[in-house]
This record gives sequence, structure tokens and C-alpha cells, in this order.
Amino acid sequence: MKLTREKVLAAALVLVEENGVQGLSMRKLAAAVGVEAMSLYNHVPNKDAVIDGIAELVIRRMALPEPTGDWKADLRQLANAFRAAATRYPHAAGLVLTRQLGSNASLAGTNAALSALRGAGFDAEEAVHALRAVLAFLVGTVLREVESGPAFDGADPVGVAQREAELLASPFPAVAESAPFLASCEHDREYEFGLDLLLAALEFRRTGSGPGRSS
Amino acid sequence: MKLTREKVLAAALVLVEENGVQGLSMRKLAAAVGVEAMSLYNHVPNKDAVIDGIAELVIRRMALPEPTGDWKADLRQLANAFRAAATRYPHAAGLVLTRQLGSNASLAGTNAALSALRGAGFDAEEAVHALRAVLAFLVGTVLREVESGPAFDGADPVGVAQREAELLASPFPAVAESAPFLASCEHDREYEFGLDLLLAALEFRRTGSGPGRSS
DNA sequence: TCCCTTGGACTTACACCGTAAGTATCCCGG
DNA sequence: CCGGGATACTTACGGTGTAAGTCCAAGGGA
Repeated sequence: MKLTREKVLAAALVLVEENGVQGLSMRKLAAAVGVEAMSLYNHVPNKDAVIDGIAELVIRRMALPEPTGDWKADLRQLANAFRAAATRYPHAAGLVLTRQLGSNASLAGTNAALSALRGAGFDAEEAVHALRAVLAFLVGTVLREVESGPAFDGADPVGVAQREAELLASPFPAVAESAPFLASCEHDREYEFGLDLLLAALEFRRTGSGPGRSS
Repeated sequence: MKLTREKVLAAALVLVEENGVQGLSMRKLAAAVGVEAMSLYNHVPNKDAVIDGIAELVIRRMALPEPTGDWKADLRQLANAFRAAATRYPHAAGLVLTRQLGSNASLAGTNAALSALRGAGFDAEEAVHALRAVLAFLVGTVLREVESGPAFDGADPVGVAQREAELLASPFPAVAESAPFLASCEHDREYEFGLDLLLAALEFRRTGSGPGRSS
């Protein structure tokens, strides 16, 4: 079976998901595709290119939603798709979020988001600013989600309780008051909250009037 | 002169800023403090701890602003301080933004932000959500800022022009329309835009009525 | 005063890493 | 049928993180 760049990258992705990014080495990758280390260099210039390729592969596997014509719903679904694509490969997600995406791979998503914003009445420049604001929030949120250990997502009640106790004992009054909410982090809720905030602000900016109190 | 953990971390930070994170090795770090590699292990358990320590050091050097009583101004100044601290060490910034901060180092900043939000009328839980939304945006923005090469910040006009041409030639109409604005990225403006958006949304959520059109 | 504990620095060693350079093998177009 | 290009393998080098053991100087108790 002939080796291809695509197969190398696919194997690298599963290897990263199994062992973490640190656990990826050219020798292990070669073994995973049934080859000696140096043979990989026929398909890939060096290890950095492999890592770039993994990030590219992850976003290439992102499923773009169909536009509905409702710009807020469309933007939200695009954000959902991005988040789903990244969290699907928790170990590789950091790579996607960290390096700015090699143009071509993410242009389709960029285009979809800009279309929705243009349809909402933003001009070509404002649409870019709005997109970048939402994307920055998205990157920060997803990064927190994939990097935070299990002590944060509520799946480890003892860790959460211990953390809450530490925060309560801290010399910072506002931290102590909010300790129960700081000690854990429901990623879904934080994501929805922030996205609602941004979409509401964009709608306000667009129409000059706010929506009803957000649900 | 006796070696201490603190001196090791300080040396590691300057070394990272000189050579990038990849360029940091225990041997080089040891040489920088005038010692053999293995001696470092008397002060630091392993390399990961060094890297964690660098991130901690960077945020420990963040200068917290004085509270003014105006919650939006206070939040903005805190965000400015965070951004300034991170961009001061571009190579180390990725470390700070990537790993969730070891509790104690960032608690003072967390407390200041929560205080401002509590003062604005948010309850202990909403304040945490608001803080996390702003922080996520901040992380995403600063990450983009420190990772994007010089082809993006406008300092490399030929790179920007080339990039704009590529975008114009892409098969995505909304991308082509916004090409001049996608081709470069003024980090200050994007930061202000997104932060304004979030603060406006928070104010709206707090009072039930929007501010006048922003700036 | 002497000794002995202790802690920090040094030395050696190992397994592994990315990859430059050279060599063998296979397949396919002429 | 054969020659050349692509692909895979082998060897080798300098670098990495760190486990294990050695050595020495400073400080406290007898």
C-alpha cells in the first residue's frame, strides 16, 4: 500500500489523540504507518509540517452548516461547528487554536460567517471586525475547555469541592464570594453565555436597539 | 552566589524570549545560570515545571490598576493590564494563555475583576460568567496577536498586498469583498472593538437598556 | 575541637529525538 | 528490455530530558 501525505497526517492525528502532542515522534509515526522513520520525509518536509498538517486536517473535517437566512442562527451554528470540530480531538485542538490557520483550509468557514454578517447589514469592514471578535472569544473558550483538567467540568466533585475550599480561604473577598461558581466550569453554559453576549451586542450595534432580555 | 528557583525561572524567561520556547533546554538554561544541567533539578522537579513557572512569572509581573469605581473603566484597565503583561513577552505569552493559570498567581486579578462586576450590580454567579466571557475573548485576541507573523500587523505592506491578492482571487465572494480588511489586522483596533462589544452587552444586560451608539 | 549530617553541584549514563547523507529496490514509460 | 525516477531503508550525528551515583563544603551537636 503506497504511503501518502494524507495517510501520514491521518495517522499522526490518531497518534496525537492517543498520546498527546508531546508523545508524537517521527519514529512512532513511521511505525504507525508501517515504515521506517526516514521514509516519512518523502511525503513531509519535517515534523513541524506534520503538526501544521494535523491542525489543517482537523479544521478540514469541520462540517459547515446550511445557511438559514437568520444571521444570528447562522453565526451560532458556525460557532457550534467550529467548537465541535475542535473538541472532537481534544489533544489536537490546541494546535488548531494556537497557530493561525493556513489560509485556504478555513476560508470556507470564513466566507460563511462573513456572508451571514453581510446579510445582517454589516459592511465589508465591520463584518471582519465582528468575525474576529467572535472568533477570538471562540478560541479562548475552546482553549479553556480542552486544556482544563477534569477537576473543572464538574465530573470530579471532590476536586471541585477542594478547589472551592481553597478559594473560600483566599484573602480576596470577591473571589471568596464567588467561590462556588469559580470552583467549577460548565463549558457549555460559559460558551452559550459569552456567545449570547456577543450576538446581542452585534444585533444592538446593527439596529441601534436591543433585543428583549436574553433568555 | 546561591541558585534559587526564582533565578532559574527568571533566566528561563529571558532565554525563551531570546530563542523561543522550542529553544529552551535544560542544558542551555543551566549554562545561562552558570551551572551544570543536573543541578537545576535541585530547584525544579522537571522541565514542565520550568515552563509552568515561566507562565506564572509573567502574570506575576502584571501591574494591577487602581480601581476607580467606574466598573467599565476598571474592567477595561484590567484587560489592558493583562494584554500588556502578555504582549511584553511575546514568546512566553503562548504559555500563559495556553495553560490555565495555577490558581494563586492570578487570584488578585480575578478578584479585581469580580469586584468591579459586583459593584456594577451583577450577582456572584453572573460576575463569574461575565469574567469568563471577557477572559476568553482576551485570550483569543492576545493569542492571535502574539502568534500572527509580521505579515499581518501592517508592518509588512508587501506581505499584506500579496495576501489581499490571494483573497481576492479566492472562490468565496464574501471573502473577496472583505479582502482588504482580512489581509491585515490592526491588533489594537480589533481588541478595542471586541472589548467594546462585550462591555456594551454587559451594560445592557445589567440595566436592560443600551448605551448610546458606541464611541 | 572534631565529626558527621546534609544539601547542593558535578559526572556519568541511557534511551530517545529530529534529520542529513548515502544506498538499495521497485515500477513504469520509452 | 532497459534506464531513470520515486520510494523505502540504513547508518550516523548531535542534541534532549533525566535517573543514579559521587563529591565536597558548610553548619550544628558532642
